[in-house]
Amino acid sequence: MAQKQPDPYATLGEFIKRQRELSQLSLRQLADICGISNPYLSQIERGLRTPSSMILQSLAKGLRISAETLYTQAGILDPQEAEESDVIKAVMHDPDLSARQREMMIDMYRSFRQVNETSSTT
Amino acid sequence: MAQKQPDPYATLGEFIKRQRELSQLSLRQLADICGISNPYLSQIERGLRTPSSMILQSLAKGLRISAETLYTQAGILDPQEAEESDVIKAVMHDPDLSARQREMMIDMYRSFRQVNETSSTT
DNA sequence: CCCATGTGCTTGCAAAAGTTAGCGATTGTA
DNA sequence: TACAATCGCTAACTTTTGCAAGCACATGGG
Repeated sequence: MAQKQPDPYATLGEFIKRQRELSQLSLRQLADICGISNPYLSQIERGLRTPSSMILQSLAKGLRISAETLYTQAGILDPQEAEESDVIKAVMHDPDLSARQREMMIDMYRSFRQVNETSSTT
Repeated sequence: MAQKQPDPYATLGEFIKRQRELSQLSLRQLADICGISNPYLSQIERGLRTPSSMILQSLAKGLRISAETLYTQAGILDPQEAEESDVIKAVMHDPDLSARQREMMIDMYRSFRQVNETSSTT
């Protein structure tokens, strides 16, 4: 599997800048589109500021990028989560379960999986 | 007042509070787990403050909730996105395409779909 | 009774986010 | 040459985030 390859754009700022340049937008242009000030965008790209959720959201829109991708790049969303099983994801996404209930269901699911694996390989 | 209320927890704060109570955690307990101050958590739950990405992230961890879910509840992540086709999602998630390229691919994909639909229904 | 402990909330305050005004450098054009 | 426009960046400012200290109320022992 992929063992942490050195991303060409290591930081969120570099990633945004790269995306902006791919879109052939100037700093001011993108800032205008996103409704933020150009110096602030400049600071974000250079890693001097950590944009809030709302700002990240509008940046994602302006760059036509999935907000999820941007969050993952920002290290805010866990990239591994995307590789979890569907069951676990579904459980994790269910807002009507308590943390404890989710934990139990996932524990059970995992132990089932383990049992199946060990018994099927014999 | 609230005109449209799709679910019992309309706001992010209410949602977090509800989750906390489902987990049988006091305000201080959850605050400690998440590494934030209890007054601040109180203010978040009452909708007086908009937590940053990092705070939201630690709240998700503390509540054993997918960060994505929290972001969606906060109205920061677009819930429709989850219902997009896999192709569109894949395109949207590709960090090596420019905004323009993504747009073109999606446009093309959509027009293909439309053509297929109208031709297959005859 | 008093004291301790747990609950959530209010109050300033330091630090960070985000803005407006303006700088120097570059480019094109008259 | 000069002027205008655009580029990204700096500086100073306002607004918001997030925290430490402490308040008021409730419960439960001694």
